[in-house]
Amino acid sequence: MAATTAKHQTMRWSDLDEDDDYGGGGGGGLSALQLPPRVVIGPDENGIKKTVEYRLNEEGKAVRVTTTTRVREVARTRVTKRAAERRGWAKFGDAAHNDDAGARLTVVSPEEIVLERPSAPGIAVVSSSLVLHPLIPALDKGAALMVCRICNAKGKHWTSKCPNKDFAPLQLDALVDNNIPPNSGGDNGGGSRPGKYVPPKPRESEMRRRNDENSVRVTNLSEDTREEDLRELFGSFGPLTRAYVALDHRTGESRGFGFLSFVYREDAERAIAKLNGYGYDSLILNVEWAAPRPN
DNA sequence: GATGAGCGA
Repeated sequence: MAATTAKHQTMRWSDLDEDDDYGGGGGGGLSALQLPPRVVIGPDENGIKKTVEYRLNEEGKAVRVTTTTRVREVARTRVTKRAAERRGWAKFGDAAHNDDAGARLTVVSPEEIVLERPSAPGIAVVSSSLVLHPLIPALDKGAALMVCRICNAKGKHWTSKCPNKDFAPLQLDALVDNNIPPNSGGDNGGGSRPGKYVPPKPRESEMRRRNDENSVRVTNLSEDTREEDLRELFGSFGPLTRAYVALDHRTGESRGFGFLSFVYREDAERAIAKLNGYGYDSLILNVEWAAPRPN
């Protein structure tokens, strides 16, 4: 706690900084301007700071007010007990090797965050999803209601018909890194114009988007095989956009089969070749190309 | 033995 003594006059903390309001409009003969200025001494090596100032009391008389404050004490009591406790811990990581770093270990994040202003014209927004999609031409009025939630194309197609729907965000990044073009066939007219709104990263629901082209069906799964298990098993062949185990709606139990969608068809082929007939959980897996789901 | 769920007109 700050050790503060104020002589001649009781005062509040808030008074300390109000050096321009002496007298408070009281009707004395003296004015604040005639009072000696406030003098601050210290803080010294012990953190003691003295302030000497002159004020007018209620009767308009000048009084000297001396305030003594232990500055360090104040700073120390600003932290909680637990925080103070943590200061006693042994340093680790970078802080253990660099005394100086201990005080400021905050680092700049390498993550690139694009802030876009939708209304600003001509702003080139660079993001992984945008790079993959060519710009779309100006669109017809009235078509704007149809907005693809994957590539943000307006008036082109619905999300379910998006030519890029099979590329989950993680795979998108992989494609950028590997310089592999996206679904190159046909109408891939999705995309966004620079300066337009760029949708946020797709969520979990979009991560699981199915991809009939590269999907395999796996049957003869044991009851307790979960999607994570399939991911682990099939993921070794290449990136997946979806792992799904069919569940009974009523019991929630596995129906013994599931589906996996690969980013690359070749990976799906290899998975079929390797895992069809593969013993898993004491059962023999059956892995084939999945038929497109009927409407 | 067996072919999936879900965000909009």
